[in-house]
Order: sequence, then structure tokens, then C-alpha cells
Amino acid sequence: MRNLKENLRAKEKRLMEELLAGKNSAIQLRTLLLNPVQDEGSISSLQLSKNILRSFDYGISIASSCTAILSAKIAAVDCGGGDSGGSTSSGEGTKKVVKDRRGCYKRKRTSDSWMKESPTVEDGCGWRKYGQKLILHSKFPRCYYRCTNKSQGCKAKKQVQKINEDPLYQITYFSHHTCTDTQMMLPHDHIVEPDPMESNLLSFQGSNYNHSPKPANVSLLKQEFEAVDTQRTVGFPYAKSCLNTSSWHGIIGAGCKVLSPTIPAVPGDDDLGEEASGLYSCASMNSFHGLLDMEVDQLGDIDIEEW
DNA sequence: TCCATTTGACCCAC
DNA sequence: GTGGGTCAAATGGA
Repeated sequence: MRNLKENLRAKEKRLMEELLAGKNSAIQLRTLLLNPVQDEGSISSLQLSKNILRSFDYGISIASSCTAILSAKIAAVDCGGGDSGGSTSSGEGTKKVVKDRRGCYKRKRTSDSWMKESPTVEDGCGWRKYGQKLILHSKFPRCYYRCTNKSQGCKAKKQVQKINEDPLYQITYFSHHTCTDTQMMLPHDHIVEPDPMESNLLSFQGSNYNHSPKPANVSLLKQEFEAVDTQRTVGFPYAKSCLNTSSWHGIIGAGCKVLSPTIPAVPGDDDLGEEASGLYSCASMNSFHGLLDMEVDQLGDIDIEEW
């Protein structure tokens, strides 16, 4: 557990370093734009913009990793998922702890899978839903999607799990799009680490961001977590909540943990604007720092020995 | 008619 | 044996 905390602290430090590096690059870029005279050896505005994007991409990756770790751990504690937690609360301390394997099955993480958290399930790609299940210890059903261009041999899939009452979804992707329609909208060049928990890292190439994807079924996707049945496979008349798509920016602006790069941003007039808009919704460094501080500190509220 | 969604059943990893 | 992932028939909407 101590290792987990240290790990989170280290990630926080890395995040701050990346954000500061990005800020420095932005300052240099600003200076360059105000004074466009360049020396032979001076760094180009294009390179600076790339540096900025790289810093934010990596920062988002780190933040994603941290929040995913915390979510998993906190959820495990909340539902008594820990083996020791369940046994100690029963008052049968002398009883030998039987390892319950229920719910332990997880799809094997491959180098071609990654996860992110987003306030919206929309990512600009065309997805077709092929299944939905209520997952053990999950309040909300998990939905399964595959690329609408499966006929083209595209093997891209994703799983969408609403985390809690807040509009925050955990989206797990499997395989990249190979179809021509959507591959430019996907995050690629993601970072994968051997540890399944660490595999949540991802990064995005800013130059491929699409700013106005709005598939027709977005509203349906946003509605589908509104009602949950108690059956194993959920069957229900979906509640027809009416979420205003214009509120998405408000959600983003409130400072989400990890942001989808395809959230429509204010369209720029030039290439710089297009690329920079990938940074558009990121929380400020201070608030991000506070968020991480808060989440790491929350670990103190949980019995560390239980982990 | 076509396509997307729903949902019960089945398969398989654990 | 159980839970998670997928299949495929049924259903509904455009």
C-alpha cells in the first residue's frame, strides 16, 4: 500500500513536470509569435506546439493512470471486494479466509487495449452496440460496442461502464480502428505498461483531433445508463432522459479527470488553433494538482492495511 | 427493407 | 460453478 501511495506521488510529480514543461513551451511559442524573427538554431513554432501537445498528452496519460488506480481501489474497498475486508467484518476472525474467486475474471489486457475515463461516451467514432450486462458490484450496466465497419474487417471494440452517478464513464478500448472512416479520430500511440493497472495510460496525437464529431446516436448512448434492471442481462425500457448536448462543455469545464480529445472545442481558424484546441478543456495545473493531492490524501481515509 | 438495438442464451476464462 | 464477453434472433425505427 505504501508503494501505491509512493507510486501516486511519483506520478503526480511527473505530471507536474510535464505540465510545467508544456507551460514553458507555450511561453516560448508566445514569445516567438510576438517576435517572429528566428535565429538559425531557434526552435520552430511547429516544434514548440508539438512539445506542448506532447506535454499535455503525457500529462493526461499520467492522470488517467492515477485516477484509474484510485477508482479501482476505492471501489474495491467500498463494496468490500477485498478478501480480508469481507472476512474481518464478519466477526469470525479465527476462520480461515477462503479466497472467493467470484468476479475475479477479467479479460486479459493486451498491448492493444487501453482505458480512459470520460464525461461522455462519445468519441467521434461509429460504434454498434452488441451487448450489455450488469457487472458484479457495479451499479450500472456495462455496454459492449464494436466498430460499425466490422464488415471492413475493423476489429475495434470498446466497453463503456458508468462509474457512478456523475457523468463519468470508464471506456475501455480493444484494438485500433483499421477502417478508413474513423481511424483518424482515435487516440493512438498510446502507452502500455505491463501492469494491468498501468495499462490505463494513453496519449493522443493532437494533429489528428477531430473537433466536431457528433454521431446521430450520441443522445441514445447518453441515455442508456439511466435505468438498470436487476436481471443478470439487463432488460428494461430505457429511461428517456434528455441530456442537453450543449451542457457537455460545462461538464468538461468543471474539470474532469481525463478528457476525451474529441470533445468539440472552439474551432480554430488556422492549424495552430486546430492543434491547440486539443488542450482546450484541460483543467488548470493548480486544480489538477489539487485534485491529485485530494485523491492521494483520500487514501488515508481507507484502512491502508486492508489493501 | 435495412440497420441498430435489445436481450436471452451460450461459451470460456478463472 | 460463476462472471464476463459474445452471439444471434427478435424487435423497432427510419
